[in-house]
Amino acid sequence: MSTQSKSCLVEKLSYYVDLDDIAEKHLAALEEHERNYYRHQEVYSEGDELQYLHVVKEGWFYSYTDMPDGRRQIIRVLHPGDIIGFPDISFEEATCNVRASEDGCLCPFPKSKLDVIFRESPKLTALMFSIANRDHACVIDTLRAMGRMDARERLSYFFLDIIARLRVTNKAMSNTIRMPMNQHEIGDALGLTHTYVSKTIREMEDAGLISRNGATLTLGYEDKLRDMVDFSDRYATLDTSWFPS
Amino acid sequence: MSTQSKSCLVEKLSYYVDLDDIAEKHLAALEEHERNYYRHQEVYSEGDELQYLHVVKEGWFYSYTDMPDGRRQIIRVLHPGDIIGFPDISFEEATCNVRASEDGCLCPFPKSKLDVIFRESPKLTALMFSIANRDHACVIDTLRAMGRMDARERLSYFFLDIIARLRVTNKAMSNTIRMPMNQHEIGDALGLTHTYVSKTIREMEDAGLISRNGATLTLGYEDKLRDMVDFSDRYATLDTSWFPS
DNA sequence: GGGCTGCATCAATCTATCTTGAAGACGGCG
DNA sequence: CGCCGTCTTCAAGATAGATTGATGCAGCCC
Repeated sequence: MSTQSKSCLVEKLSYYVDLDDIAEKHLAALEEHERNYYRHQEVYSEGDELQYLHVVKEGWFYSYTDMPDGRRQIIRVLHPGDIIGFPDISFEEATCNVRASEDGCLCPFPKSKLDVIFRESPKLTALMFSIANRDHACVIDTLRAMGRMDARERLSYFFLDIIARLRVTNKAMSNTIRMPMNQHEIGDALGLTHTYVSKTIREMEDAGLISRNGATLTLGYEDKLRDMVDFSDRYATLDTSWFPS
Repeated sequence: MSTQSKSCLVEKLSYYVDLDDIAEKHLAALEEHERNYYRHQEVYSEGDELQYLHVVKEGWFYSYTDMPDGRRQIIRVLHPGDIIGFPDISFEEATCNVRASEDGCLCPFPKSKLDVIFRESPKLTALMFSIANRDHACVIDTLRAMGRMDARERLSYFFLDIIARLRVTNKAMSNTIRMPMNQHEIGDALGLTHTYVSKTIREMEDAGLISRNGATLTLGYEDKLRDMVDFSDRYATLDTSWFPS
């Protein structure tokens, strides 16, 4: 149980808004149960009857969809403190698969716990609403990348996005990240083949834009990369001005 | 004012759940004001300070983003009864542009009207939450199409999506739709060039998959097209089982 | 009627990315 | 230590889709 130290969820949300005791109590209820997953383990699959959302407690996960012929699209990488499943909430069945990118831990909670929040805490409701729609905006950014960017730009966007997300809970973070996804997975996230990911990353490294050290990746000129893809940080701030008090 | 006949918004939402008088009153408040737009007119632009959402009252609109070098990505086509702006709600500034695809009419309402709904109607809150996240799931479907489908599949997906949406308010609709977007816009929605859209549509027509008549488009073998892209209808049903009563 | 503009179409060329196959690098494990 | 699976890299050839520029058609305005 996660009572001794603050949970990642509370940490992440309190970055945006002050959480009172009642709100923290509601959030703690979302993390009552937990379950461990090992690298590449499936959490749930498209078409599964699904009445749960999940809070990521530890490790990286990702959501993805498959096409009948085996093509795969990774939709979103999920980090500790993220909530998994908002886009699925409108349906009885899961619309995508979720898998552990590395060993990790999730806290499942039923949709009906949101109902309690909706009835008892308008402020937390507004926050949940904002987080879900912020994630929506991030998927739109990915869509833009996939539709109109070439391979180098997509990779830059991908790395910038991840680093911006990790900074929410670790403001002091440098421009070096641990990268627990292989090139096949990165390709599936960006609509590229793993061979082309390999080639492009190598070229970016040769150009001095990034450097690697094992599973660790460092962005060389973050400003230059940001300009290249016209990057907007969707994580640094949230408009809470209209929230109920 | 839209008091004599039911508004598109109410019509669309009551497709999913019974709306009581209080809910209808809240929804009517979202459509108090209205403004007309002509074809290709900009509603708002990326970076604009934006405290409003909009209900589409009449006509097709679309949201899109531009890259500095002129590349453009259309994110989503919006029809009467749709709510524009959920993905922007978390930010003070608009994250995308919105434009009229043809002459039409919008009803702007401030974010703070959601706040009222959050405080007074948990049921309508859950519905808004579901609609916003349903739209999120639809953008994910588009992402899948852009990442892993070829041109013909993307076009099939695009047409199937539109027809499924229109069926929510018009169940009797055949497989013929009016298509008020030109091929350049369709290309921007699907990450293709307008010349390639033209070529591919022509080939699909020659193959008997679709047929055209002016600005009207008919899907030949809807089942075949659905199989080709593994299509899921996100509009026909919504899971309301967990809603507060 | 004549000219303009927007739109769809066609064709020739070009290129980014895919496909396939094979070879290193690396770590884990018997 | 040596084997084996996973991951990355390299190379050669194939192709889907981009690019550019020209043509035709329709509606619209003068």
